[in-house]
Amino acid sequence: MSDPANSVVVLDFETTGLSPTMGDRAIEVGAVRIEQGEITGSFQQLMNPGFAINSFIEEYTGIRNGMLAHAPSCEEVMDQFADFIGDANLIAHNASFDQRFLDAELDVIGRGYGGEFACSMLIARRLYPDAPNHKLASLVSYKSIANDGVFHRALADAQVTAQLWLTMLNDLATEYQVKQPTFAMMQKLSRTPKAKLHRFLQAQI
DNA sequence: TGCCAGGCCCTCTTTAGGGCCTT
Repeated sequence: MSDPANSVVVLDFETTGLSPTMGDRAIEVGAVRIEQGEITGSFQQLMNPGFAINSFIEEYTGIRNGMLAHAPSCEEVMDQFADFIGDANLIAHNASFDQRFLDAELDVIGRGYGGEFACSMLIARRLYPDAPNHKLASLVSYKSIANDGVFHRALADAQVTAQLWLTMLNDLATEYQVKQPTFAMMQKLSRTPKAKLHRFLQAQI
C-alpha cells in the first residue's frame, strides 16, 4: 500500500487571526507523526510573528506576548517544520484553515511540501452525524478520547486530533469492515455526500 | 494587523443565503 492512512503527520497552528491574506501569522505549530498506527514523533514550537498579538488571542490560546518576545522567528521555525513534515501526507481539524497558514508561511521562506491534506472534521461529519457538533473538543468528548484538558495549544490539539484520526480508522474497521483504508480513500470519504456514504463504504470492503 | 476569511454543507438551492469550523 503506497499511502496508508495510518502513516501521516497531524498538525495544528495557533495564529494571530483567521486569515493569512489579511496579515495574520502563525504563532505556534504542533504536530505528531503517526507510523503504522503508532505515534512515533512530535514537533512543537512557539514563533514570533513580528508584532504583538491581541488580547483575544492571548485569552483564547493562553499564549502571551511575553512568551513570544524571545521565541524564534516564523521563518526559522517553519524551516525546521518543513524538514519535520517532509513529504508526509497531512491531517488537520478543519484542514483548509491550517493549509492556508502552512502554505503562506512556507511561501515566505520559499519552501514547500510533498504531501496532501485530509480533514478530520469533514470525515467526522460523515462518520459521526449524531455528535452534538464537530468542534475538536466536542468530538474528543463524544468519542471518549483521553486528553489532558488542554485545548487551543498546538501540540495538545495535534495530539487529540491524531487520536481522533486513529479512532475513526478503528471505527471504519469495526463498524464498516474497512480494514486498511488508504489516505486517498479517506480524502474521498471526506468529500462523499451523505446520501452516498453507505454505498461508498460498502465499496471499500 | 485591524476589527477581518474561506471552504464546505444544507436547503425554503443551483440567478442564494446562512451555519459550521478554524484563530
